[in-house]
Amino acid sequence: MSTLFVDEEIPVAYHHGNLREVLLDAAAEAVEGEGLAALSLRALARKVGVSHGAPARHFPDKTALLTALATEALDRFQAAMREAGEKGDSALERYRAIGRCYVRFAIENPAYFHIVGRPEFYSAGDEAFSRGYQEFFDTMSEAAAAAQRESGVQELDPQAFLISTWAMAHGLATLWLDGTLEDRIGPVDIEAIAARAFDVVFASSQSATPVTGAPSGDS
Amino acid sequence: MSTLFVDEEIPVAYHHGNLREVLLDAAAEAVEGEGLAALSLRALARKVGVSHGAPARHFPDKTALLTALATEALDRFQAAMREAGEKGDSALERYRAIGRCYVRFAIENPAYFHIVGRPEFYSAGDEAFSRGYQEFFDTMSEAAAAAQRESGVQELDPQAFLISTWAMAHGLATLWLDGTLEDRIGPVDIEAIAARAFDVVFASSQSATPVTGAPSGDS
DNA sequence: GAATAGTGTAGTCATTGCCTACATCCGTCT
DNA sequence: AGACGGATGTAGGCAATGACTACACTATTC
Repeated sequence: MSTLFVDEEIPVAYHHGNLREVLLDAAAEAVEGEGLAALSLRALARKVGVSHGAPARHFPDKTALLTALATEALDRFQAAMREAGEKGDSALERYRAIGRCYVRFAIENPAYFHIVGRPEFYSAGDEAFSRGYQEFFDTMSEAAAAAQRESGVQELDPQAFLISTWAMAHGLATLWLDGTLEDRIGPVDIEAIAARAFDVVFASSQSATPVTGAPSGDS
Repeated sequence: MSTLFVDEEIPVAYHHGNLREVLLDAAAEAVEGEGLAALSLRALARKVGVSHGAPARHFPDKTALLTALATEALDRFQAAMREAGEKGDSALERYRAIGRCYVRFAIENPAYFHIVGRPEFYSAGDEAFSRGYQEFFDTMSEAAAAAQRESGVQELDPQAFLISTWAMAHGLATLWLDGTLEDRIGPVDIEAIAARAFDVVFASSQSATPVTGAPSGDS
């Protein structure tokens, strides 16, 4: 009411339009900047320019927002891995590409990697999240099985093969994002080390392809 | 004053005596129970039976308390690894024992492993903490170098060898404590898988000792 | 154009970390 | 012994937060 020469050209829409998505993006940004522990719903609302109660219309509580963020993270992570796993002449090569992608995605999207690894902040039992994690896991799992079927690595049963390679990629990304590696060892080409580490794991069945340069770019 | 038949046999000393240590223990317990994110100084004070301001006498703020907790965690972690690294006929065997110990310690002391891996909650630059981390790192690093010197693993330069084995142990512990492995794969003998995974990494220079049973107990 | 569900606002409450003023205890010096 | 002072614990206050509630504005549908 009262259209009396209000000088706001832009009427600042009462309804935001796509607050939900904007909140998720802002949350990812904030997590990357100030860290997951410092994330505040009210600060998020201020950042986006809505009242402190507005987020509640889209997420019943903070945990729900973070669950949605974790789900989104997983979807993108999985998409990146699946794409990486399409290139390569052999199943082993494709699995290796997925491993490198795992580390690279984590480094390039620290907020996404962060949230997924901190189930105390979200509901890991959430249905959409679980479904996403299952797809994520299947992508890795199938590639691992194909690699092993094609070329051996007889020392490990399939489960142990998958878990140990997964763990190595996960550990590399984690220690890198911690700052632990840089603090203790100094600057390190983490992707090169990852590539070489995978070679060693695979070397027990195949002759390790000696990595001379920095194979950090495979895309 | 007023010793008028107060029926408190235990006078509830005004001075607690060793509040600092009790707080750290209670914090570790709370982290293991409710998680690091849910830790509250006031709840901690209530649990221990002091006023909400008392912890401030020992830790200027929450971060300081968690830094102390992380430092304690690291000391114990390092002691466990050093002890594990004393047994074994060869340097390779001793390093393998350290790797198994890494995973075992994390599983048995989830709160300690948790806090160290979450530098957003404490001051990684703290002097005592840094010193502790350096010792922790040196313990691993020296054992890795000895193992490699003694028996090869030529495919990897020493840095990559250390980082990739460390990452595998770290990743196994992390994924296990996440609940990720159990959620996706079901019950798993994580220590057996760890032992076999380490064998594979070492297999490129040495013939892998085939692990038949569950080598989860090496102490 | 009125009903109705969806979305944003504004105010309240308990809890939290941190700060300050005060109380109590303990060791030390005389 | 007794006074003093530093160390340690208490009590109350403050701003910020997550969650809740009552209300306002908008869009859609009949």
